[in-house]
Amino acid sequence: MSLKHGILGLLSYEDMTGYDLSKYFEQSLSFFWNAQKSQIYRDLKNLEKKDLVEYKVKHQEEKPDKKIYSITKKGQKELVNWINQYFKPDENKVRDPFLMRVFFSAKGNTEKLKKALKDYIKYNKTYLKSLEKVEDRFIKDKTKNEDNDQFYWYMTIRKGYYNLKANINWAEEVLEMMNSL
Amino acid sequence: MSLKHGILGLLSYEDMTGYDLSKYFEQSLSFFWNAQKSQIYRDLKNLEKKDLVEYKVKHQEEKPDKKIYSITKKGQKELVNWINQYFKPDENKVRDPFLMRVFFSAKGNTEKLKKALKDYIKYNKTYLKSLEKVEDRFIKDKTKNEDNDQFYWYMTIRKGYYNLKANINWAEEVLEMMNSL
DNA sequence: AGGCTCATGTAACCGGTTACATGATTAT
DNA sequence: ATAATCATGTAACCGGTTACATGAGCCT
Repeated sequence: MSLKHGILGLLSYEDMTGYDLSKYFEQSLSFFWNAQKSQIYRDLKNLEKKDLVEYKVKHQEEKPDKKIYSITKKGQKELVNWINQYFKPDENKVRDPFLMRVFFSAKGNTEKLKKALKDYIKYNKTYLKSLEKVEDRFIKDKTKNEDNDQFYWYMTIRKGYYNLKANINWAEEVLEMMNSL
Repeated sequence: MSLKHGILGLLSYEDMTGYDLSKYFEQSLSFFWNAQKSQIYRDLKNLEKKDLVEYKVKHQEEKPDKKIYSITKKGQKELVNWINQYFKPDENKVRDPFLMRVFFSAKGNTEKLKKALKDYIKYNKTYLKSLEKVEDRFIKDKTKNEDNDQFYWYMTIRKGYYNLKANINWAEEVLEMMNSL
């Protein structure tokens, strides 16, 4: 559902190849969406069939040829349409294997859980640090307003921040409660 | 991956039908896992093929017959094994369509976004209230320790609490920033 | 009369994952 | 030498979603 629209969104900024798209997903969208290359290539084909994107082949010496994709007018309409749907409760479904394991933990190994919680905290703190660096750049940029992409990019970073903090605080609380028994 | 283990986990407490399982998923596990009935029935079949569960048919007068499933010894081993894997970073992948829409919001409708954020806050607050009621029951129960299921059930409720708070705080911050422009 | 609960499922589809494949260039 | 980067993909599989189907009894 959404990966296709993510591709349309990125193409609305800039024409690019499937390969470029996959790097953007990794670098900029990874904390709210992650995408496999193979899926991106497949979806690009599907989007092309529906005339939402088109491409031109660019021949390159000494490198493989590129397919440079761009969004069509139909694609732009579809994108705006999708964005404006915003919040749908039924899309708000969670799937958290770690939490499910914790739920059934009375049957598991306590020491392994403690170790996992420590790893989880470390993992989230590392992530948090990298987010804070990105955040700094945004805070210094005073040009942002709500007609500006930067404003919304910043807001998604803030969400990442709140989520990571929640993860860390929770895991620390669990560890404390386990140790105080 | 995990739904199968969720089924094994629930069956480790009590023998039950696919129908019962689907109610447990809705009522108790829904904030970290959600499952369709059709998938539960399909997975029960797969689990049976692998001898991880087995069932007995119970005939009922004036109601459809039941298949009462129970976990096998092999299934119990598999469950414990799975629980002890705990935290795997590569399972920690997020997919959040709402956040993706916010990311591309410069192309969307500001008023629609504000409305969506308010709906989102309301939705999360409603959820929070129902969690707090469940939480109360747990707090009054002093028998919980780390060998006890209740201890871990309570911990997963705490995670829900932290997540919902994060969602609400974030959305309120975004609304404030949008209004102060 | 219409909808909810109990109880089972099948079929088709969609979206995401994993593994495999190619091949040149550039950096360590 | 070997690993990484650029650039394309295919095939098989797995897991989750949606729609459809049946049928009795109970509640409003």
